[in-house]
Amino acid sequence: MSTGSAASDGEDFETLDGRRQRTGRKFGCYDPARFTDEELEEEEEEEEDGGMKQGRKVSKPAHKDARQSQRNAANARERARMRVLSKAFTRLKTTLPWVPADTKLSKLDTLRLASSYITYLRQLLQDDRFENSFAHPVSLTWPFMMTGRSEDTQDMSSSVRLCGATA
DNA sequence: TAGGCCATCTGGTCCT
DNA sequence: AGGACCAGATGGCCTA
Repeated sequence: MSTGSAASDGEDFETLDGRRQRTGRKFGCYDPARFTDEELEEEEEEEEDGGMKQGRKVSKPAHKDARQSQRNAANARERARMRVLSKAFTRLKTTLPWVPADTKLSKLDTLRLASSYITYLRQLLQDDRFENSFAHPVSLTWPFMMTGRSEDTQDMSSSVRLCGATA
């Protein structure tokens, strides 16, 4: 079993709180740090072939392969999706003032801080409105459109689509 | 060592 | 049909 043994050759990446986390370890069935989908399928075939002795012809159901590769693809998409989510949390964390870059912050803490920061900003805007008669330069509309770095727009493309659909 | 946090897998549901 | 999203389960890493 590969679980827990792929520390050196795994795909390491930084988590929200700065820890190093390895990818792939669940259920001892799939370790993306070690296997591509093709390699996984090869290994599965070897396992199955091992159980079929003396040239006995056993027709492996083709739909099982298709099903498995679909599952692998879905897993990869899910990993990518969660990675985008983690990136967004990281960006949100760096946006927060009074939070040093090397601060360990859980996702929940990040959300809470962001929420309270928004409350603080809203308060600031309200106070500002009373003190100045002119309109505040910041105007927000819904859905929010992401502009700026290409990486951001790439990550947020689906969200923007979703916002457009729901709004 | 227990508890918190996280990434990943998985199956279900919804949407395009 | 296929992809996105979601929630539950699971196990690894880290810290008090």
